Amino acid sequence: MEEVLDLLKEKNLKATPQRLAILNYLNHKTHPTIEEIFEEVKKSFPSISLATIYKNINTLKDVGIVIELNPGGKLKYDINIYPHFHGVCEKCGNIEDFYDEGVMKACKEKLKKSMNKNIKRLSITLSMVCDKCAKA
Amino acid sequence: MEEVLDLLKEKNLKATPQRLAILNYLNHKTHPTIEEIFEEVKKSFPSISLATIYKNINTLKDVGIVIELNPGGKLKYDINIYPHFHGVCEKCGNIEDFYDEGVMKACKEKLKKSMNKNIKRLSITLSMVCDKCAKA
DNA sequence: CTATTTGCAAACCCTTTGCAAAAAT
DNA sequence: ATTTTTGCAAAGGGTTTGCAAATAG
Repeated sequence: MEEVLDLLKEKNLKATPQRLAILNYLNHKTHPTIEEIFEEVKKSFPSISLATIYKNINTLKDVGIVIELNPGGKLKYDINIYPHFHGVCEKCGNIEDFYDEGVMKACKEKLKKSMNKNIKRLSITLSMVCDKCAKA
Repeated sequence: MEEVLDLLKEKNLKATPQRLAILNYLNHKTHPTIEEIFEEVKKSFPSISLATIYKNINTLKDVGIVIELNPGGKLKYDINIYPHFHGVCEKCGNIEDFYDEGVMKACKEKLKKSMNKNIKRLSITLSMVCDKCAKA
């Protein structure tokens, strides 16, 4: 949690309990929707408002701490710390993270050469069939 | 335009003039928003309704002819025919297409090996600074 | 002490829906 | 002849905004 405080300070954002609760939830549950974040954080902050969730997600998005995923259907949110790519199951819609720094780096290199420009952030999303749905 | 008719027939979609106008616009102007499609197609079909644009984009999305892009801000739409990746300018927000079948294939292979699953569709988006903004 | 953040309620989109008429195959 | 699509208007839902009070630094 120490890192989070530093990260917020670095971006000049105040470490309010509500904000920390949102970040903490994002660290445990991957890719929740706004509604899911709201429902969860409300357990520890019964008085929290939906508007506060929106405002926080937007500011965290603006500074790059959080990224927005559009898998079709509702938008989902993800803490943007380690380089990874996303697999969206075309049956159930769930998103799975794949961490592979080597592959991400290799793709980045190839893309960079192809387009002849610097790449600031790289987002790779693919559709697949997840293991659970493959069995069914 | 012949190809489009075949494509629609293949997906069991009727070739209405409104639908063709939308597809035609998507072939000329890349990555318009819903509103832009509406304003443009209205020029040739003054009586067209926003609901018709939405319904068409949704059905075209469902069958895979059109893809949805979420560059931050409003959603944008793109005809999904040739394998390409998207660069979003972090200054002006414009989206640029990069066609490179070789690079797309190479990335797909690497990702596939890394995750050990079949990839149905692959979407690569990156943020960059476009040439226009780089000069300014 | 100052700047940011919260929470409430209202406003404000954007998007979808139902339905009857029109059009496509 | 059958099925899809259109266009309208209304409903719906998600997201943002303004503002005063509370809180963080």
